Amino acid sequence: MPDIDPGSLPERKRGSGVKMVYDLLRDEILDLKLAPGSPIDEVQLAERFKMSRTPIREALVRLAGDGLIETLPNRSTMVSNIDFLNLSTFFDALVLMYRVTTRLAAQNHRAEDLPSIRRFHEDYSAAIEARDTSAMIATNAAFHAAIAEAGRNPYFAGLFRRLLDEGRRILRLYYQSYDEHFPQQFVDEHAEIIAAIEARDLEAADRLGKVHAEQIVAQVQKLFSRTGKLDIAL
Amino acid sequence: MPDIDPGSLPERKRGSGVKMVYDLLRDEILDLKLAPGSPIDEVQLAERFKMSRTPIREALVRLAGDGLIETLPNRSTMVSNIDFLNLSTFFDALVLMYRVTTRLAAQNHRAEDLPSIRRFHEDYSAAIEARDTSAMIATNAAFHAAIAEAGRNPYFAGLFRRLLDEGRRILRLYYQSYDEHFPQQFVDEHAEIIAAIEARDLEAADRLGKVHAEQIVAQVQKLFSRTGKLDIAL
DNA sequence: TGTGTTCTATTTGTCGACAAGAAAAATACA
DNA sequence: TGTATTTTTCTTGTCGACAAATAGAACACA
Repeated sequence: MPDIDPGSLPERKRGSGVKMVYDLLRDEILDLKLAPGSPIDEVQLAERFKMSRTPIREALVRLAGDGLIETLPNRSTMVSNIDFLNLSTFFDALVLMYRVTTRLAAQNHRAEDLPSIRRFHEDYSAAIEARDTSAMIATNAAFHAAIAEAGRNPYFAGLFRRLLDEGRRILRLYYQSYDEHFPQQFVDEHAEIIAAIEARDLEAADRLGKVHAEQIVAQVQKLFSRTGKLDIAL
Repeated sequence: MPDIDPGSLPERKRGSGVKMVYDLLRDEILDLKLAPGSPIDEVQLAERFKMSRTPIREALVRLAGDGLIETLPNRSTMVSNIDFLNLSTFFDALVLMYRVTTRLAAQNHRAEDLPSIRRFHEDYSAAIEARDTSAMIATNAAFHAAIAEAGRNPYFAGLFRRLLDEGRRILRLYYQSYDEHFPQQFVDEHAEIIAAIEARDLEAADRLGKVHAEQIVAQVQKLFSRTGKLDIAL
C-alpha cells in the first residue's frame, strides 16, 4: 500500500490527529480507494499515522457513526458494503432531498451563499473538462451540499450530505466502467438550478431538482441493469 | 447526584460497557434529567460506572455524533442546547418525515410489522392513563419509529429517529408546564393512522401523518408563544 | 479420512498513567 | 485599586501495556 505520509512531521497539534485520520479514511472510502468489504486494521493504521491506537479508534467510531464502516464485536472491522438490493430506497431519499433542499435554497438563501455555489459549479465544470473523475464526483457533491446549506435546514442538509456521500461511492462504480461518457448535460442543469434559486422561484427549483435527480437515478439504474449490477461490485 | 449503580456487579461483559453508558446517557439527555448545557465530566462518569475513561470516551464520541452533546477542543463537553431560534426548521423536517414514513409504511409494511406498532400504540395509551409523562413521550416516539421501520427506508427512518429524539426533549418542556393536559386526541389519531397503514391507503396515510404532525407542532408553538419560549428553557 | 477438541495466535476492548492546554488563582507592578 | 503576568489546577488527549474473545491451526480419535 502506498504510504501517504501526511507531512512526515513528528510534530502534530494535540487534537488534530483524529480529524486527519477521519477525513483521510473518509475520502479513501468514498473514492473507493478502500473497497467495500475490505478489512480495517487498527494497528496498521496506528503505524501508518505514527500515533497510538486510541485516536485511530476514535476516528473509526465516528466513521461507524456515519455508516461508512461496520465493526463486528471483538472481531474485524471493515468498510461498509454498498447495498445494491436496496438501491431504490436510496434513490427515493435522494430524489426527495434534491427537491427539498433546492426548494429551500430558493426560499431561504442569502446573497452571500451564491458565490460559493457558483464556485463549486465552476469546479465541477472544470473537473469534467479535465476528465478528472474523482474531482467530478466530489465537486458535484459539494455543489449540492452548498445548495443544501443555503436552504438553512440542518436536518435536511445532514441527511442530504449523507446521501451524497453514499452517492459518491455509487457514482464511482458508474464512472469506472464508462470513462468515456461525461455528463455535460449536468452542467447545464446545474446552471438552471442556480438561476431558479437566485430568482427565488420555489416551484421551478423544486421541479428542476426533481428532474435533475431523476436524470441521475435513471442513468445509474440503466447502467446497473445493463451490467447485471454485481459484476462491478463483487 | 443519585447514583444509579447499574447492577452493582463488578462482572460486566467485555463489549457491553460503552453501550450501557451510551444508552443511559442518551435517555437521561432526552428525558432532560441532564439539562441542556450541563457539563459532562469524564472522570466523574468513569467513577460512577466503575470503568476506565476509555469506554466512557467512546460513548461520548457516539453521543456527539448524534448531536446530543458538544465538545469544545481541550475544554469541557456539555449537553447540547435546544435551538429555539431555529425551531421552524425542526418542525419542517418533522412534518415531512411524519408524512413520508407513514406513507411508506402504508406502501411497504408487512403483516409482521403491525403487532409491534399496535403494541407501542397500547403502551402509549397506557402511559397516558397512568399520567407517566416520560413513558408517554418515549412510547409516542417508539410508535412512530416503528412505523418508519415498517416503511423500510433506512435513510428516512434514520432522520426521523433523530428528529423524534430531539422532539422528546422539546415535548419534555411542553409537559413539564402543563401536566394536567393529556392528549387523548393523539391516541385516536394514532388509531386512524394504523388503520390507514393496514388498508394500504397511501393518500390517507400521508394526509393523516401530515395532520397529526401539524397538530403537535401547533400545540407546541402555541405553548411557546404563550410562555415566551425561553423562561422554561433557561 | 472425517470429526470433534485443544492449543495458539491475532485482534480487540480496557486500563492506569502521563503530558499538553486552557481556565482560574495567585502574584507582581503601576 | 486596577491591570498584566506568572503559577497553579483541572480536564482532556494520547500513550503503551495487558487481558478477553475469537478464528484458525494443531491435534486426538474413530
